[in-house]
Amino acid sequence: MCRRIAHLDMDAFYASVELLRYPELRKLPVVIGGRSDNQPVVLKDGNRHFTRLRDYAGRGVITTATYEARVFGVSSGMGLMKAAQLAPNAILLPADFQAYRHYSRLFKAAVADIAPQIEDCGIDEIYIDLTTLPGDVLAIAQRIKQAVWESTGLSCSIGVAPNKLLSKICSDLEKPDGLTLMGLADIPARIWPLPAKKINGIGPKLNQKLAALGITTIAELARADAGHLRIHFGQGYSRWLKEVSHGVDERPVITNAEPKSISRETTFERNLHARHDRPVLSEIFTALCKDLAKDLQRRGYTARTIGIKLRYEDFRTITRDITLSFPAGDAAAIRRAAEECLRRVPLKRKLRLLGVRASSLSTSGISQSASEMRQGELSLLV
DNA sequence: TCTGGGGTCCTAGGACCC
DNA sequence: TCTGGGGTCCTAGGACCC
Repeated sequence: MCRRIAHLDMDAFYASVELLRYPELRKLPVVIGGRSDNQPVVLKDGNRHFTRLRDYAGRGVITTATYEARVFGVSSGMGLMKAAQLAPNAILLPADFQAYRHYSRLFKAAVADIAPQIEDCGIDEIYIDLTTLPGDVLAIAQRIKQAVWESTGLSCSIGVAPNKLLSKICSDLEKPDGLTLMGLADIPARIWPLPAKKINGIGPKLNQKLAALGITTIAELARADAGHLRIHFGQGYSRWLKEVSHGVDERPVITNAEPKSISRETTFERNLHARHDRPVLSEIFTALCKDLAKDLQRRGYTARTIGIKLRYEDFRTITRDITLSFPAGDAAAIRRAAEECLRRVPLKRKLRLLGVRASSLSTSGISQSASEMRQGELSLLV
């Protein structure tokens, strides 16, 4: 039986939420990112003064850019200092995750009213299984778009296809405010001409390896010799490449996923030395542990494995973790375990990032109500 | 002027047990 | 003294995604 899977992606989500708050920025290039101290300032005449990209100095990357800003060549993940060269006059706003989570809950609740089989994949996108829903798919997808708009004032793009792989590609084809339906028969015309990196799972590294073999489009991947791929990518990987190039993907829509790990990390404003900057480093370390413990407790989890993450000034990243005989939940226990990990790490070079991670999670029992709630409302929570 | 913060999944080696 | 597989757990790193 052919499934009907929708992928819904909010259009430039963070930036669009900001535009609800600051309508005067509509049609202007706006990027979200950087530290939270560059909030707009309200002037005496009641107008707001916004930070321009060219006025920003420091670390940070773009999390989202409006389509007007993307015209200048800036995109998510790009360093702000580099982006400032491309679009110096773009408006820069700090991220406000509380607001984004609020709108995330709103749009997911609106979708769930129409189609309850939802897989959460982050704050601004979901998969929806429409297979068992009666009625015309196009009409259902239009209703969903309308409901998202009415509940949030935000637009989204939806792709509907026989599986997650294709619906994900599909939702991107007519962005923003797109609605794209596709069947297996459309693969040669609509999927094969696309670059291989459009496939969810083919990132920069794999893409480069493929390019070195002369494979840049999905069509070329579909045509590639299976034995040749196996030599370069191994049995499992090459089989997966062949499958996705033909639009094959059997992954189910997961409606009740539990978290595998919870973490906190921070990049310092300037690089810090383990000995020389010990007091400030120690303070940050404690704060991360406390923050992590609070999150674990709020969500009703304890962790049997605690780990740390260090990034040196040369961007080399290492991790260490330790598995305890009893689950930990409070800040002190987390900090003790994390300190244990820290002892196994070379600290001669300066650091730019420190992180703490909890994994091997189990529901703590103390917050049983929280875990019961999760069963019912998971898809609505971010 | 380089490169955020939150995740998931996979691989691979070693320990340990049967 | 050498010889097995199979399974699970732990640890570290890396690719990838939003």
